Amino acid sequence: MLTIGKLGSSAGVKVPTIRYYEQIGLLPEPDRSAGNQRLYPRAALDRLAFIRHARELGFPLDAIRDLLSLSDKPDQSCAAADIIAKAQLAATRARITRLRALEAELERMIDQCACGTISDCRVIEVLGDHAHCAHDHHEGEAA
Amino acid sequence: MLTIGKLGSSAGVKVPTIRYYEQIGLLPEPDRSAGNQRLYPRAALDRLAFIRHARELGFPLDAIRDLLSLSDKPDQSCAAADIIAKAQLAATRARITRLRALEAELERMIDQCACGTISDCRVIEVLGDHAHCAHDHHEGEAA
DNA sequence: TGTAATGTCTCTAGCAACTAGAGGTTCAAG
DNA sequence: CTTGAACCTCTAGTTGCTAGAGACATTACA
Repeated sequence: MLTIGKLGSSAGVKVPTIRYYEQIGLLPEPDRSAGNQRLYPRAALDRLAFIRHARELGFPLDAIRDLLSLSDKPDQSCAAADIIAKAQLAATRARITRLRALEAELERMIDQCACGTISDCRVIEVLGDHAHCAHDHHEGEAA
Repeated sequence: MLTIGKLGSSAGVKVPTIRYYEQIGLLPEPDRSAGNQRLYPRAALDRLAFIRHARELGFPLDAIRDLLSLSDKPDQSCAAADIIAKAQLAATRARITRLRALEAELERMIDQCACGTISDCRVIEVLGDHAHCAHDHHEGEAA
């Protein structure tokens, strides 16, 4: 059995994050020691590693919840898992496309900055006037 | 003079967002009508458009706050604005790099999924075992 | 056996950047 | 003059955690 600290360091997840996952129902409530400390079986490590890995791949917790419930039913079709993964891929690609447009515009803006005074600054000017943009970049990916 | 609704639709910013910007000190408190409604001068439109545009380019509000205070001092050097923009460019590029690695891994994962049952599902399997990854993708950009 | 240093517990509050809703007032049109 | 849209303030929710307070548990070492 693992304490929460061991579990966290083994899985590469911080202790408060584990408690948070428990709180939102992503991890089951573990048994407790005589002194009320959480004690995890080995299997919890797999589940937590799964979550961590999926998070690193950008899956939102809701999607991970779905994937976990799928992985608990090994005999069902994995079509649902495929759909979730594909949605995540599409979202990732959309984000990349958008970020590349932003990158191009930032580059343009910075290249044009002669670094004189604010009043001639292209950075400030471009930001102030959307008409300077080469691309459209409406609706917000943002940060 | 513009009402908050006119201002919002002209700048492409939602009304509650404008109030939020005021609350956090990004927009000055405007005068009010006899009936306590906000009335904005034309200049507020420029300022709000500036904010919106910078947000679209992924600048965090703190950076925008700095840029706005710079743009209020037209005689100073624009080196500071340049630094902020360059930091934003670097952050954008880092995010792109990371997302491309994620994209590649998601593609690989999905390609390998034969869409049988969950127990043979590569999506689930890859998520469960970090050792399957082609790349490292530690520390979290995530979604 | 004592004690000191971790580790753990619960709880609350905070971060970005908004968004949504309740419950009420004011304004513009017909 | 009434209806309906737009406005007001306030609180709370979103996502995915992180930080801190104050108290208890466990472990290591002397």
